[in-house]
Amino acid sequence: MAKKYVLKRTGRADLSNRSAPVNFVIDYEHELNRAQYEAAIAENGVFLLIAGAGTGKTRTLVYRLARLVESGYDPSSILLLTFTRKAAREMMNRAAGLLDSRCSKVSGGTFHSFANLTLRKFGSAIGLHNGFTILDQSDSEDIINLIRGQINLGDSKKRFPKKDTIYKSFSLSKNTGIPLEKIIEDIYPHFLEFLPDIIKITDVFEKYKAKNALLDYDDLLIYLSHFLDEGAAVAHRFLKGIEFVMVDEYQDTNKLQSDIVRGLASIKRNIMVVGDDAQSIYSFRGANFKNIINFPKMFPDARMIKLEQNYRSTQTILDFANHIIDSAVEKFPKQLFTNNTSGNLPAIVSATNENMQSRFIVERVLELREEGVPLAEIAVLFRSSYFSFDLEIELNKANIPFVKFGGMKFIETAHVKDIIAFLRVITNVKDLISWYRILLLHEGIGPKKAQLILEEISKYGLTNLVDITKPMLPKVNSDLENLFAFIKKLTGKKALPSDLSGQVYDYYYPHFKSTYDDHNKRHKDLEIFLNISENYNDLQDFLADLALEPPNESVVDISATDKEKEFLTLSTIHSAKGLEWHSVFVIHAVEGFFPSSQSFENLDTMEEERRLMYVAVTRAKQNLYVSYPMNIFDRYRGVTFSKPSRFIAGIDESLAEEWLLEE
DNA sequence: TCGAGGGTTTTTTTT
DNA sequence: AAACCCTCGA
Repeated sequence: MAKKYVLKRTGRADLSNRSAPVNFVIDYEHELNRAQYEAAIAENGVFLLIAGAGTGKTRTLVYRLARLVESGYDPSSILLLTFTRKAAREMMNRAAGLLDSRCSKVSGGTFHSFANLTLRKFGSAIGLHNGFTILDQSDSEDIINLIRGQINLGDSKKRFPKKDTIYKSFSLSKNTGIPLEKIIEDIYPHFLEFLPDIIKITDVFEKYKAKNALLDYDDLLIYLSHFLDEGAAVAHRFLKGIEFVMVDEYQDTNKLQSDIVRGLASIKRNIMVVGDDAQSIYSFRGANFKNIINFPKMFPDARMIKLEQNYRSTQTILDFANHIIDSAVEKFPKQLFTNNTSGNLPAIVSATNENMQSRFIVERVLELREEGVPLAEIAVLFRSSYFSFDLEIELNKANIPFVKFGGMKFIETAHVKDIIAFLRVITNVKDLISWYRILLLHEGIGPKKAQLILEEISKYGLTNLVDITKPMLPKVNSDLENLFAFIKKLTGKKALPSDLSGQVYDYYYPHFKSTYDDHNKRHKDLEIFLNISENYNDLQDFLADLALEPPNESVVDISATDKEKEFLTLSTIHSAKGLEWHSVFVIHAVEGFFPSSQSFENLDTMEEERRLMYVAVTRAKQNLYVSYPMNIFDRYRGVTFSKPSRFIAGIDESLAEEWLLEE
C-alpha cells in the first residue's frame, strides 16, 4: 500500500502537552483501526475502553504504552495492572519489540503483586512491618482450623462449616464490602445458626494475623487501599510518581480493587481501564461486572471508547459465540463482527463416553498437526481441572507433549508446603502456622503438644526453647533439640535461597520419607523446588513469589516441557483468559459439569457459566470443537446417561455442525 | 495424647 | 483421590 502523508495527525500530536512536537517512530494511525487509534493516543484523562473478545485489546494497550514512552514519559511512571504477571510481562515485551527496551521498564503486575511491592517499601507509613509473610489460601484455612480447635465451640450435634467455607465467606465479605452476616444468609443459610461462632473465629483470625505480621491475599489489597487513602505524605509522594494507570480485565475487579483504582487515580487522574462485561467470570472472588458499567459513575468525566471489530476468529465462530451470549438474561449490547468470512462451522461432537472423547481429541490433534497446525496453536479447555484426567492419560499414551494450566498447583502439595514452612520460619520466627506444620512432622508430636510448644515460641521466640520444653516433653526431646538447633542455625544468616532450601531438604528428607507412603512419586517435586530456588537471590522475594505467582507445573507436565518446546495446552477456562489458539477444543459440555451443578440454584451463577462458555469459544481463531460424552461417570450414581450442556443443545444447523463419533 | 485404621464424603473457577 | 471423621490400642 502506498504511504500516505496525513496532515491531520501532526495536528493531533500537538494536542498533547509536550512542549516540542514529537516525531513518532511508529505509524500509529495506520497500524490501528479508528477506535484503537483513539485509545492508543489518549494521554491525560479518564478512559473506559470496552473491548469485546478478540478486538485487539492487548494490541491497543501495547501501542498506547509505546506511544506514551515515545512521547517522553518516564516508563517507570506508567503502571500497568493486569490479571496475571505473565500478561503484564507479555505486554511489556511486545511494546519493547514495537519500540525499544525502554518499554520493559514500565511498572506492572497483578493487584496483589503491586500491593506486595508497594507495602514492602512504604507499609511502615501505616504501621505495617515490612517483613510480613504472605499467606496463601490454604495457609489461611489452616489457621482457621487451628483457631476452630482452640476456642471451644460448644459440641453442637450439627455439622459445623468447614474451614474453606468459613474462609471463603469471610474473604468474599472483605472483597465486596458486604457484611459477613449477609453473605452467610445468602450463600450458606443452613449455617446461619453458627454465625456468632464464625464471627468469633474471624475476629481471632484478624488479631492473629496482625500480631504475627501475616497478610493474606485480601489483606494485601486492604492495606494497599488503606495506604493510598491514609498514608498521608508518603502516599502522596508515591502517587505523584505514577503518571498513568492502566487496568486490564476490569470486568473482573471487585469492590476492593476498584477502591484501589480510585486511590491510584486520586492525584494525576490519568487512568484507562479496559474490559468486556460479557467476559466476567470471577464473581466467586467478589468480582462484579457491573463495576465496569459503574465506572463512569465513579469518574463522571470518563470517556468511553468501544472496540467491536474482531480480528481473531472466523465469522462462523463469532456467530456461534454471539448465539451463546444472546440468550443471556442480562444483555450485553454488542455484536462482534469480522472481515474474516471464511471458515468451518464449529463442531458439536458427541462421544459415547469420556474415553472416546479423549481419543477423539488425540486423533484430531494429530490430524491438525499433519495439516501444519503447530501444537502450540492448539488448546483443550475445560470448566474444572479434573475433567482432563482421562485425556492426560491418552495424551501420554500417544506421546503428545502437553502442559496443563490451572487446577491443583505444585505449591499446594503437602510436601512442598512442608519445605516452604521451614523457609518461612527462618524469615519470620513468629510464623506459628508454619511451626505447627513442622512440629507435626515429628514423631510423637500431635496437635496438643504442638500447641504447647507454639505458646512458648510466641512468648519467648527461640531463646531457651529447649530448656523450657525439656521437662514438658521428655520422650521427643532429642528430636526437638535437633529441630531447634537447626532452625537457629539458619535464622538471620545471609544465605542464598537455594543454599537454605538445600539444607532444609537435608533435614526434612527423613521426615518426608516416613510421612508419605508415596514419597517416590513426590520426590521429584522437591527437586523441582530446589531448581526454582536457584532463580532467586533473596529469600523474602522467593517466598512472596511462591504465594503470588506460583509455578503451575507439577511433576507430570515438567517432563514434557523439558524435552519439547512445542506442546499442547490443557487449561481451565479461567486460566485461558485473554489467550487465543488456532484450534480449540472445549470438553465435557454436559449438564451438571458445564454448567456445573453447583450453579443450578442461582440465576447469577448460571449466567456466569454462560459467560464462561462464551469466553471458552471466543479463544478459537479457526477451528472450534465442543464435545460431550453421552455416558458419564457420576460419583453418586455410577455411569449415567447425560444431557448435553444447555448452552449448545439444540443449536441451529446454520451455526454448528453435529458430529457423532463411531468406533 | 498420639497415631493408625477404617469409613464416609466430597469436588469449580484464582490472587 | 484426598480430606475429614470416628474409634481404639498404646
